[in-house]
Amino acid sequence: MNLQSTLNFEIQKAITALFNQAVDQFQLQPTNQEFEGSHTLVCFPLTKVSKKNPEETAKAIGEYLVEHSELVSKYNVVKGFLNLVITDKTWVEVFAGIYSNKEYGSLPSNGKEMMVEYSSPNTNKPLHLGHLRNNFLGYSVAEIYKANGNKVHKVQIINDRGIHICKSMAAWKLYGNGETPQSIGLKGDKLVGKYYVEFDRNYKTQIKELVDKGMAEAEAEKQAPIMKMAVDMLLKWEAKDSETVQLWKTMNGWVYDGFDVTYKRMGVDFEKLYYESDTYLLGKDEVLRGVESGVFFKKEDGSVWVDLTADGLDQKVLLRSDGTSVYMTQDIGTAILRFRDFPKISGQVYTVGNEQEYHFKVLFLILGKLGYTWANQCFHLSYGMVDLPTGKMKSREGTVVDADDLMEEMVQEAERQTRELGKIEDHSEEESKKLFEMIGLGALKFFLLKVDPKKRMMFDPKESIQLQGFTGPFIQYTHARIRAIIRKAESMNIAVSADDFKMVTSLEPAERDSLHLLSLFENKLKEAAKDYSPAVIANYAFDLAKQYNQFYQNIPIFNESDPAKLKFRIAFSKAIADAIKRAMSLLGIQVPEKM
RNA sequence: GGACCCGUGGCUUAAUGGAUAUAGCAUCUGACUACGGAUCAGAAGGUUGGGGGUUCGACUCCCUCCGGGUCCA
Repeated sequence: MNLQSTLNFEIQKAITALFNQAVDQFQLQPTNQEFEGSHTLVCFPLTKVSKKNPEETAKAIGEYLVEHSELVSKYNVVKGFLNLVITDKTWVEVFAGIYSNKEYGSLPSNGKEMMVEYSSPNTNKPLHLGHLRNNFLGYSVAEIYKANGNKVHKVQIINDRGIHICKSMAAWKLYGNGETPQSIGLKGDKLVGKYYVEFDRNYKTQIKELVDKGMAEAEAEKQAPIMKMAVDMLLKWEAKDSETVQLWKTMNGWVYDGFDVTYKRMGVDFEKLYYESDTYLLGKDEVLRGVESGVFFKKEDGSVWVDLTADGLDQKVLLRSDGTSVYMTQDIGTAILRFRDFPKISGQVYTVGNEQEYHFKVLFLILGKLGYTWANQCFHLSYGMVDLPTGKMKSREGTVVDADDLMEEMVQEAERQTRELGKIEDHSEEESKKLFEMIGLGALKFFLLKVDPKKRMMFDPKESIQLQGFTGPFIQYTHARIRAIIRKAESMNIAVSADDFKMVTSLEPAERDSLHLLSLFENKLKEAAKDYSPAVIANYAFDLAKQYNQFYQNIPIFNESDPAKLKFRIAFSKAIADAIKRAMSLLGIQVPEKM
């Protein structure tokens, strides 16, 4: 039985019976700690229907529910708030449903499909802290949508062409001496990134030399030999010059090998990869079609524009006067391509930093103008920058935090901490390694996901890995402790079946609170999907852990003499542990049996 | 010039227009015959950046100003 929907239904019935009028929307919210009850009906908005003041309205509904509903045992009214007390019998039934539902924490298929794009790096440098937030967010939102019953396609578009990679190529050609990832034992993405930096260094030197000789700075930036070489390479690449294309393929290949290692450790995956080199020419036809149909217009110089002033934005160029496209053009083409590749998707989510908010606003408006009805089902999952306690992270200032390095540091810190705790002596070396990985990555992911995505945030490595507080490791630790209790029950040969605890007729307050929390999983799933926010799930996982600690501390499980209650409490512990595990998996975080 | 995002106790953070604004860290006071106490119980800490407005009710919506960040031209 689903408590929320049943209760909604009963309230619906009560209102209809009392006031001869159906109300389709009303607010049911969790009751404040200080009052008795678990569910609270906000009665202020109902006064229009009831023709009574809020308190009388609440009283009437409460009276009716206690009399007519099996669910409600008591009620109290504070101002216009009707607090409902659910019977213990109902709670036990609710729990029986949760306990027997192996899929608890995921909703049945709704037949919908959607696409989530995330990661989408450039291939000229390694992934950094910002990418971590991006990847974890995208992955988690995809998992949350899956749990809501959607079929989800995870994709990314790799920006594998353009001047940036040509810079790395030029520098490698000049100074690389044939280095390969194998020859110097460096991860491929790191090697290519190294030459990107090398380019920049030499470029700056060359500019300075030219300026010293009396050239204007802007001119020097164009005339620096290494820049000319990179630009030349880009032109050659576009002309499909075989030597250039070969070098491009080789160096990108190194990067992909490196990225694969990073993605694997992050624990993220993709169903399909799109490459900008395949898509950068798309969209032109669409734009020209738009000119014909009159949604775009041509200026005298031949360039094509869209006028968005009616939408509160500016005019935006889509094709330059020489006929070449801009980013927007290829994004139009790529979006359409994806809906052709996956005809059943109803929309797509773009996980991209908030500096691109304007871009996506424009993109979605244009797609709508071109007549694509799915345009309003596209969502820019925008997120803010990640700062470190030491200061801003910007590559230009040289304080960029490498994703691989950070993950490694977190895992090492997890190892140090866990060994100190000294509860894993019986683990094999391999098990221990897995555990450190789980904790280190769990700390990182949880910290990056617990904050509202659109907020700029500060990542504090020290705080993130604390075993106490609002952290991943705290939840992992709680989970491990619950599992220890379940192991103990097993060793005592206490077997639990769903029928046993149906004989339980009364509950402790801490049990009711925990059951209430447990019953909210579906609501949280829907809320998280609606807001595209893993933070909802992170908060929920934390609440579950905290709630269990309270329960555990106040109710001695194995001292219970009533066998039905004992079994109920063990089953209940297991259900909480499973819910924690499930919630954490939606964040891409694993939880250990022991730690 | 135009647009968007953020501003909540010392720090980090929550709140579909609803009750005395949620938690965590740090600080202080209690509880260890503990089933994994890195836990639990409690205290202290706030004009939700300022000022107006809408509403029975505003952290939330509208206007304006201030501060931080970003984008477009």
